[in-house]
Amino acid sequence: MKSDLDAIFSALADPTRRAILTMLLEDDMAVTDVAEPFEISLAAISKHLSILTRAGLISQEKRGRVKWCRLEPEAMREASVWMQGFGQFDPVDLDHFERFLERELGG
Amino acid sequence: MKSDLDAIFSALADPTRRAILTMLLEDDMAVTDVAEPFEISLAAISKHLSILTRAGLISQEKRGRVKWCRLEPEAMREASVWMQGFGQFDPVDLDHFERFLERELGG
DNA sequence: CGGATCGTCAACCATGTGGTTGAACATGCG
DNA sequence: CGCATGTTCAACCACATGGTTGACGATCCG
Repeated sequence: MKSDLDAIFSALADPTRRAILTMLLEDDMAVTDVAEPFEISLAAISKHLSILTRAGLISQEKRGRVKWCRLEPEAMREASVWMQGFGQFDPVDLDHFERFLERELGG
Repeated sequence: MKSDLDAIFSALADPTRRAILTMLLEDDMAVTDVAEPFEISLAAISKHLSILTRAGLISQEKRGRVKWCRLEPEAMREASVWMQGFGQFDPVDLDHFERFLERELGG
């Protein structure tokens, strides 16, 4: 009995994958463009993307020879609700969020 | 540059550990009592608890020969805020939460 | 067609994780 | 003291993960 939460939380546990999701907040991207800022191989990025896809956090669609990646934020809902059950955290404190983004990306 | 989010999300990625956190919502518990409902060894539970402690999700305090475990829900705040930045999810929908709990525990 | 670009696959390696068992340590109790 | 209880440690095992490289399939373009 394996919960979706397993896949979602373990997908989110990797900083490269979180950074990819953050990039996809801006816009859909091709696999090659997703890989560009990272120093690891394209194959490694491809694996990360398939883990994110299995978790439902992104979707991928091939158009021509380019495969486009799109963020699927709804997939985070279940996990987000689970976490909120523990803390009654401030909903959507975007100031906080931006600071965390900076720490993640600029670190 | 390893974020706290790494530790928190990967701690949450294991169903045994999520179940432990859920149990601790009720009340603080001794290690032996935490272990009781699971079919794995006490040593395995002890490892899970130290992972949760490293992530800051629980604290442990030894009183006598008994080590008490307490939920530290504030540790989830950073991760929760991070996730909410992606979705603007309903804050604290407790009905949802209880259904997810049932699915997790009763599964 | 032929070459360049986009992306995945397969094999491999190092490391981490979740589990086990058995020994050890620490503390409370008769 | 001596034994039972509570918890961790150490060694080990099987398997997953994140990375590599090289070959490959697919698509566009000249």
